[in-house]
Amino acid sequence: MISRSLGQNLTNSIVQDLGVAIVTGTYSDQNPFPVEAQLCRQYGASRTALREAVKMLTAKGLLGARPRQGTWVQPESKWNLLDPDILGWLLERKFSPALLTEFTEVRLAIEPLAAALAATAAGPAEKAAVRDAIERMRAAERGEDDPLASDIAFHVAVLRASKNRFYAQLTELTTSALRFSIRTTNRYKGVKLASVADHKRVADAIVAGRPAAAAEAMRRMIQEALDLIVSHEAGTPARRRRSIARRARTPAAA
Amino acid sequence: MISRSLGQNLTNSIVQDLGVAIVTGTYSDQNPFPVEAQLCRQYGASRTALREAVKMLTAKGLLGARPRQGTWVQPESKWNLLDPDILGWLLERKFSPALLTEFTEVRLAIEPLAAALAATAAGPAEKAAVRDAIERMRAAERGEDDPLASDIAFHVAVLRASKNRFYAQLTELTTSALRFSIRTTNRYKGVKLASVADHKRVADAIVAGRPAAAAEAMRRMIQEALDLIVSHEAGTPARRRRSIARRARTPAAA
DNA sequence: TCTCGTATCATTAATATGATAAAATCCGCC
DNA sequence: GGCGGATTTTATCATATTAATGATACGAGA
Repeated sequence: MISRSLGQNLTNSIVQDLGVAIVTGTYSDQNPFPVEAQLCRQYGASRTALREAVKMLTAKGLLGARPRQGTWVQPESKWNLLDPDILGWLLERKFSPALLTEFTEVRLAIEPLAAALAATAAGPAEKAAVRDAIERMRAAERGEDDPLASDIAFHVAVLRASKNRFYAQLTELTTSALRFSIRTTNRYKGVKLASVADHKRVADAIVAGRPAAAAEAMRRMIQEALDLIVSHEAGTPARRRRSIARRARTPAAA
Repeated sequence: MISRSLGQNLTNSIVQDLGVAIVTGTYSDQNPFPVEAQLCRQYGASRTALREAVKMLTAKGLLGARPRQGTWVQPESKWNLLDPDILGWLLERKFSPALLTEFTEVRLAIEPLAAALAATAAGPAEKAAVRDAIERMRAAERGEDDPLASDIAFHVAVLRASKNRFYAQLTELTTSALRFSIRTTNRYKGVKLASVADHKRVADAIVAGRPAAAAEAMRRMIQEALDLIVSHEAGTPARRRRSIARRARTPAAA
């Protein structure tokens, strides 16, 4: 049985539950993915509901199935990491500095260019949204709004303003990542909250239609966040390569 | 009925068929998505098979369903554009210069950084893969290998060499896009095939461990491809903004 | 006796069918 | 105009049949 209040319907609840179990590494050679009938018993659900859940996870690349062979967890390389559900499950249920680092590298690639595109492509409405987000951040500084929510609103506004549909897809992912990233970095000592001044520099450049300035300001902000994450990956094997990766960006913009 | 030989099993065939129909805009207010029973008749399939197909499309964000309300096509903003299936359906079945442009903008953001990361993070095996791809491109120049396949192999090798799992996810997407992009650009007059020299510059920088050079060389290549696409978007409303977008990148690297 | 191919069988997902439940809208009644 | 049942449609359940696939046993030939 499963607490069905979570998502909404039974199938979705099973999807959530199995999805989390899979990405957190519950199943392996020692503990192979159960066969259909077994899962039905486990969840107290009918085969219909269960199979539909399995199909949804299959569509996201997490599972595979064949007669006589049963259902199995696909190798991680086949997972749709950019699926909002999967990334959410990973970030929320299986903390890994490496994953956060890698996703931030995605943001480091995308968001500066998004800011540049926004500076040329954004209409009045989109620019207003960016400005509004800055206002919210200011309000948050005065304790009149939520700092996290306003920070997220800013990045989402920029991504949307880029008018690139793929970038816009990252809003949900970025929301997850930011929400989680902040929660993590807040545990680090000496971390100040997002600086309104830094964000405003991006916003001003976008509104003024200065793509290069917008890109560079955004790049610096995210690079800073990435450095912060990397600097706390202490002891992780990946550390050295990350700090080199950082250096790699600098000359291209110098 | 549906020709089942396509994918493999009935459910997958229905997924493909419905998926293509949806992304190509078959359904609208005038032609709403049919109800379950109707689709069953249409495909001559059981409700089980059909419902599982619908669930898979729901998992990709294409469909939504509720009792008494039926099944409907979600607004495009909810589609998982980064799902390999969906992007494939879009690029192959619904050509749109705008979409190709937007995806190339994603590549323009990601691949240079991927090249930079590869220059510092790639191991011997990954570097060898990059070199091998260059060799294949050379062979293709002599007519001894497939130009398209070797070009794809190069970009895939770099993405993998970056050791960033999200970048690696783009391999399948890039494969689709390249395969399609080439097919398209080959129709343009005066288009030369991918230059081995340009690609080799990237490869050399990666092998030599020079991230900035790798990034810059890659950026130029993709920018060139983007320019090519944009320059042939003649008459499209998006044209002006794209050419500005191109300009936007230049100062950041100047 | 060994080897190879073939037939049989067992397991498991795939598909089909029909019935019941729950949700949401619509319609008519008060 | 609000309330309650009727209706439509998906959601879930239960059971049966089919198909795919791997394992095993069998048998023919060398």
